[in-house]
Amino acid sequence: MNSNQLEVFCLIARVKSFSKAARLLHLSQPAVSAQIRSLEDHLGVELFERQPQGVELTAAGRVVYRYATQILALWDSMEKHLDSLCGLHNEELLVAASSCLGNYALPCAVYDFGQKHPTAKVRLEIANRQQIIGQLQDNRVQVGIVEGPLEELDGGFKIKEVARDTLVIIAAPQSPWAERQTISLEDLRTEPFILREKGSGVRRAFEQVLADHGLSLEELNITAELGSMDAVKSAVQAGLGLSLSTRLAVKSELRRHSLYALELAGGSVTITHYLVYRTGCYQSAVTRKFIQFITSPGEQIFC
Amino acid sequence: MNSNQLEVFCLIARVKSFSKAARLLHLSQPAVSAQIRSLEDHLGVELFERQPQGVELTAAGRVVYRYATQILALWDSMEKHLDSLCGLHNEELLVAASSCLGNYALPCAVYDFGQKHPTAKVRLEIANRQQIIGQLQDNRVQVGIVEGPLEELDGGFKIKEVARDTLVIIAAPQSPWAERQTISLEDLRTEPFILREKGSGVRRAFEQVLADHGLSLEELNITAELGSMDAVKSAVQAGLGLSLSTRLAVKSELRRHSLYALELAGGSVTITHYLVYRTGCYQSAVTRKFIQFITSPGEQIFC
DNA sequence: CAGGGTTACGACGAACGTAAACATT
DNA sequence: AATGTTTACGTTCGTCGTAACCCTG
Repeated sequence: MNSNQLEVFCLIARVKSFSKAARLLHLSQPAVSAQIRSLEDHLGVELFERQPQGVELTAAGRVVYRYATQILALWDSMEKHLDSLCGLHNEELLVAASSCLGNYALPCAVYDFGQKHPTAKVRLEIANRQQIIGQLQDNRVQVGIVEGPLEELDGGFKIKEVARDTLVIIAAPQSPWAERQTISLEDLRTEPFILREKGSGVRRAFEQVLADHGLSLEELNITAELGSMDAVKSAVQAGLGLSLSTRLAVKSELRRHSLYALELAGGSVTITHYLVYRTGCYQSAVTRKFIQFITSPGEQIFC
Repeated sequence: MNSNQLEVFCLIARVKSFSKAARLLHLSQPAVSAQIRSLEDHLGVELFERQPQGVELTAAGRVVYRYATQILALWDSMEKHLDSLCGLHNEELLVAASSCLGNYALPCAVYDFGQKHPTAKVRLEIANRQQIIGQLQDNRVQVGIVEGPLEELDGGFKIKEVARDTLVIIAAPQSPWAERQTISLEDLRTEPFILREKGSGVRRAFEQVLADHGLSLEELNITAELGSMDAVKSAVQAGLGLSLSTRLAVKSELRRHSLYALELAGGSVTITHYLVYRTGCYQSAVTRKFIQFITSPGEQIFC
């Protein structure tokens, strides 16, 4: 019934493991199990022999695999055909994203989109929150992805939530803070602190948190203001001080243990990312496709 | 993403109407609209030009139609292939159903099942509630469909709800009662009344209702006891009296206005139909397929 | 104990039917 | 009025992630 199930099935058939497929699909193991169980129920046959060290296709599974690849190929080919029909080529789409998502999560999504629609041209620009809002208002980009909330945008724009992230304080591995789980605003006041430039969404969210506790940036021990997230990361890794980020933007560093993340003691602070685009006026086919792609619940924009 | 949507789409493309397709699929119009909207969203194109007197395929729609037929054909062929693999042929399935569903709803489902699995042999027997329970216990049928509740069955049987229906009093079109919506038990006591034979599930449910109000069948003005629902219908249409049925069993007569249905004044009485089959022991492939077919939420057993 | 799989449960989104609205003949 | 489609809303079912559990090297 469902082509998603076929895709999951085919991937498992190739890698011979539910959990490997789950990682590749950015899904949990139980979700993958459920998909296969559902497919097996629909077809009325067992597809895999579950073995301790992995899974193996049954005879029925091999039959389904042959058909599934054909069906999926047809589906793909249909979408390609529709793209050419809609004139998806020769239209350029400009996406402006803030650095948190734009540098670390979106490139993957843009890559996936490019794979799906090879004739489409998408350009991704990284800018800070203020700049993106300006570009949207001036109609210089078709789609923006920024941190909320977005009161400053008047009508004529559609705003959709695409991701939630938490604000974290990042520290070098050799920092004494690396052992800790949380840090209080009080402790932050005395620590050497590195900031992003004004206009950054993370900085803005942090100022909001400070204000909620009757504090301001001036009361911190700011040792540097840097223009990009990468510069901030390097500075923190060099032991120049603590800084501020979203968990997503340092995901790979956390895995490599080249940075450590601390939650704020007062409770974790959520940053919501929104997709913003102009409504009412003409939207190119590429624009519509991209918006649909990013907001479709199945798609994972975080790789 | 979803092959159901493709089927709905293909049917609409052929009959050129959402509502006609909805009737053929036993779905509501809005449900069909929603399916197409969802498919259009997924593909990012309009599939139909909505016109006042119906709908017409767009250019994109014609492309999708060509692919959809191929995809659905592949899917069908895959299921056929799996059937032959499982040895679905040469196995016979005996289903025993009570007359309410067995005569008026299930034949359609059995027909659909036969279309889907041409090599499977299904035989449908109509019997009353008591007989079916006996046949299940003696293992003379694999699947039973009877009215609940089912306290008399011991363990070793799986019981699944398949349909809910309401008890109605049926009257001839020329009867004065045909104008009314409801009838009270008090009024029923004096009216000439026709009954099904003992052992019928409808009769049993009705006796339960009477008992709840401190009444019994003896206090009614019973003019005949007939052995089949069709005999009862004819007698009622001939004006011999009122009788008892489930709404489903007289669905087509209600549409043709050859019978009228009254609810009981005390509140409508629900009759739940259950699918029953033996667990633990061996189940043939046909049996499993049929159970899965009947209980799959998408399938409509009422035509 | 680690790796691979399932089950249990709560949350969110999809799909349905009913009812009402709107548009066209 | 009658037909055909959409919108709105409440219910039900499917899918996801988290957490816990079972089994094997």
